[in-house]
Amino acid sequence: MPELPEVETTRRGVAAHLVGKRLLGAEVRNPKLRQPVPADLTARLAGVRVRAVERRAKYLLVRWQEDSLLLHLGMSGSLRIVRDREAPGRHDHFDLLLPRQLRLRYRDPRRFGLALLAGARPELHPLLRDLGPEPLEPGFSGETFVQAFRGRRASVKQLLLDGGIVAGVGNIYACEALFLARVRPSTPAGKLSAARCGRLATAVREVLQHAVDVGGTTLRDFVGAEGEPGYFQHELAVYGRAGLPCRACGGPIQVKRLGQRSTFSCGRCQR
DNA sequence: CCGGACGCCTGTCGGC
DNA sequence: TGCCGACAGGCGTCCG
Repeated sequence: MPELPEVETTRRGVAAHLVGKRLLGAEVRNPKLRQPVPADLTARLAGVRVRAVERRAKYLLVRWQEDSLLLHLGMSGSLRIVRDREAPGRHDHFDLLLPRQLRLRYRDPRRFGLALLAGARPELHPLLRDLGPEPLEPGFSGETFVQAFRGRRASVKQLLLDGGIVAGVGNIYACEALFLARVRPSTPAGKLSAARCGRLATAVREVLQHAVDVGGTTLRDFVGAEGEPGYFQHELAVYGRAGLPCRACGGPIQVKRLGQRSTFSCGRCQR
């Protein structure tokens, strides 16, 4: 579910309620996520003052002086600010307790997500250590792709999904960026010219920035921290549009499997 | 090192 | 109506 724009939308909504506040603890109802939620989560969180809520790739980091909480939303996760009295649903696995009878509620039906304590320097955590550059930060450019794609025979689509090359791009935005850049998803990455790498980097940045600006993509269940849906689904050019006319040339949008993921593209616009 | 397949888990949808 | 398979926004692991 959540890719960079959805996680960033969540981060902004969550940060407004957490930064500078003291946490009162946690209530864990089901610790079974990708890895078990730490059994001592309440003890570790109680009384700490949150300094920042950051995002790295699709991870969220709640940071305080001595430690940090690393959160991932998996395929189906969301975080919402709710009132104490609001009853949790079947898939609301834990809450962080906030002042003023508020809670940060973690929901994840498929439980592919994650909540781990990651220390005072979470950037050194194994899950974060080897990530590629943030596409919306300086330090990411066509040169990133030129170097990462060199000698690689895998498709450019598959490498776009590799967080070690560029952070935060998932299936939706990989398809959309390739369309914007007019690059065929199945092209072996190593065969892309520097010019096309440049176009692709620009497209990645543009599509992600635009999606952040409109609150992400809501296909079925994504909502931001205040429960609001995103709007980027109305602007998808190819993702989920198999058989529909390309918005640029009118030709049919195709869907193929590439690395076990559905890949949408326009056979005429993308070469 | 690289690329491909698989599994984790629940929900939904389409076809029969 | 019910059943069954395919598929879904991610990602770590295993194998050749």
